[in-house]
Amino acid sequence: MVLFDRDGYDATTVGDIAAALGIGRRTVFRYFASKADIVWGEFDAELARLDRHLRAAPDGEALFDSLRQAVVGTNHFGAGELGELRVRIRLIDSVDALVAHSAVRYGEWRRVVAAFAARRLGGAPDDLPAETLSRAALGAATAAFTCWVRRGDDDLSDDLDRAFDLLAHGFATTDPRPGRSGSG
Amino acid sequence: MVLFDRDGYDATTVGDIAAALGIGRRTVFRYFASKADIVWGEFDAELARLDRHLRAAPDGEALFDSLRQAVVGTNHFGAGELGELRVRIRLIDSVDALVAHSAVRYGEWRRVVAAFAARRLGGAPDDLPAETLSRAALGAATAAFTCWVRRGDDDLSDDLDRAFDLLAHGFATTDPRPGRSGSG
DNA sequence: TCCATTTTGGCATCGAGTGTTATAAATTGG
DNA sequence: CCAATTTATAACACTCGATGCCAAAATGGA
Repeated sequence: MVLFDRDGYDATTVGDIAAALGIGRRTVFRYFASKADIVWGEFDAELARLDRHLRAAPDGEALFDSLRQAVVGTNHFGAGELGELRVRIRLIDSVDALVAHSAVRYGEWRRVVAAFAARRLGGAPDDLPAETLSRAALGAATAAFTCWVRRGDDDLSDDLDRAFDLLAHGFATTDPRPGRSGSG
Repeated sequence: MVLFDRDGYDATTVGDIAAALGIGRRTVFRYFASKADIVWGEFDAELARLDRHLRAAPDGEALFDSLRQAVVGTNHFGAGELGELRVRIRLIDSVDALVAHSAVRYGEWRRVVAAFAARRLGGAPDDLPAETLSRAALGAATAAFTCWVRRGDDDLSDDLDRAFDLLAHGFATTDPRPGRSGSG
């Protein structure tokens, strides 16, 4: 939304938006479940795409490779969408109300990933392995998005790949002092 | 809060709480910044403890070992506190309003961890490595808490350790088919 | 054109959160 | 022990997001 970007999210009331669109305030809440969801756009569709990617992944492929490819694959955006995406993400992780709401949306994302992990690992989606994997993957993805937005014009896929690499190799070896491997 | 547990978070208004405490509604908001913060208790103090742990970690210790020990170390609770803690965590990740608010609080947690990672890794706290590590660590910690609450009476430290192990070793090897290591 | 169905949006209400302000309580000073 | 000052309390009014209710407007047939 242009108004959010220009005047700030908190300063823009739902009434303002309704007025700008020439519709009733009440009608805004018919199209969007909440003020925050205006910023999130068609996240449901993206979730469905992620789910489709994960279900389509070849069974022989390693779990984490499938996941990374699904996440990177569902986040290819055309040049025309990038500007809007930047505004959205910047809002989502700078405005408190949106940071808060994001947890609910990201929870849906995690459920899709956890369900996939459970199918592959054999356990339940809410067992520790699937739960940890989905949450860590979410962390990697959001880290990539955040960093991408912060520094001007790099490649989003690149950041996603680098973040997922960190997860793939494990943090026991993430250390400036080479040679150590986590048995101190 | 006992009222939240008994009547539900949403069904309990701040007015109800004020009445139950025999104080004014406005006064509740002097003690707590928001309704959600009533559930979070003295999270600031826990953050400070985490920060102290991380700053006290020996410099020779591997980054991830320090982190795990700080997280596990700041989450040892006496038997008397466990019941209350369970209620809080169950509320925090089942009630939407609290899930939402948790993102803001967890953001503060992440900043502490990212600052530590940046000190060790040499980069900035908002560079991709520190950002990814802090978010993944948060994911592991919350996964452990969630699983611990879900299944009755296991050891929390145990769950934390298992979740951090998953992160430490990396997810490339997290696969039911042994022998694969993520190059497929 | 008339009727039925859906969409819209006005109105009222609830609850969280905040600024203002009067009052009660505690503290300080004489 | 009382007066003056400061601080904690809470009543009041208000904003804004969100929701229920219902009447008016648009849509779509027959």
